[in-house]
Amino acid sequence: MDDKRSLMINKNIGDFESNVEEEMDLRRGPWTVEEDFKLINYISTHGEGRWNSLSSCAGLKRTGKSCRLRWLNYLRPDVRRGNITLEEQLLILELHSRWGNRWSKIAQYLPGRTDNEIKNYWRTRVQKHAKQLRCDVNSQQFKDTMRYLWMPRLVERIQAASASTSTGSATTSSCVTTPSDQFMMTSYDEGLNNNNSTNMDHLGFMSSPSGHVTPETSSVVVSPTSGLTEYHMGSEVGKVENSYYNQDESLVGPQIMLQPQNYLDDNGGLLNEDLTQSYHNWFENVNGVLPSYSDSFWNIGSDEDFWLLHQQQQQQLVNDGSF
DNA sequence: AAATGTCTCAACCGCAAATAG
DNA sequence: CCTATTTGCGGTTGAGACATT
Repeated sequence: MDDKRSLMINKNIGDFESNVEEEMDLRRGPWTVEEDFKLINYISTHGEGRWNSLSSCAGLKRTGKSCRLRWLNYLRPDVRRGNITLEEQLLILELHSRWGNRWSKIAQYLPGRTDNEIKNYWRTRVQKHAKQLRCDVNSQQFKDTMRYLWMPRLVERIQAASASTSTGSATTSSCVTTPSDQFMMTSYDEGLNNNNSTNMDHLGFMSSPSGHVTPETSSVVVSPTSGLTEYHMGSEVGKVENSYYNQDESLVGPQIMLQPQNYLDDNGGLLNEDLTQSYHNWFENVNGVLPSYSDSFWNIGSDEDFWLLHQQQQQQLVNDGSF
């Protein structure tokens, strides 16, 4: 992905240079490295907001909307990249079942994830399963499938992962990034309040002491840090463990640790119970009527496999009166 | 190896709400 | 209040990567 991104950036360096005659017009399309620099440097000095004037003051030929989007979805320091973790998947499914396509609201409870990313996840992964089931993503059938099959299975996998980590294994289900995808992870507070710290992994640059970004000051340095870092985003939403390296020294992104205070009641307030535990308890209850799912559920070979499995589970649930 | 299909995700669009003047 | 501008949101698109035939 980052290769694709860098290719796109490189391609656009050429576009940028060859389109000097168009500089008076507003630019559209993928952002160039130069544009990213301008935006990052300007925001590091002046802060964000007033996007239209920011765009012109920063010397960008972009709409304010485009600048805002680029910053929020890509350049700001606390943007978290990499695979959506199991915990995050569970949270997305849970929150979507409460709020529907309220992506920005859902994103508030996934530190570092953008509404765009969650929306993309939903469309590419979740809706794909609905398509495989040949049912509407909003249908009761699909909602039941999520609730009775998908989410319990996620809990099962989360527990399996945590069990393996608690027995001394260094494996983790959280976003494991490749060296090319590495980035400087700062806490949300640091990222928000200290504009000298910028995430520009994809550029291969980091901040100079002045907070300005220059190619000359660039190098990617990731300091291993231990301990938990509190994340605050409107309301307290989670703790992130800065686990930077696997045993094989590949870079590891932060782990969201589900905490009891992280969960929400139907009004969006925080619950005082551990969601993972409650799902676990609930799963234990229904597990009597649910056969233990093999990974075939998660690695469906064909539409027919998925449908057959699904039909079998549904029939068993109906027979047992669970619906 | 080439053609075709599928997936991913950054960026755009239109609209509505919020804010400024 | 009213109007203009800005901000934020959700839906959609399309380029490039990847997989399959």
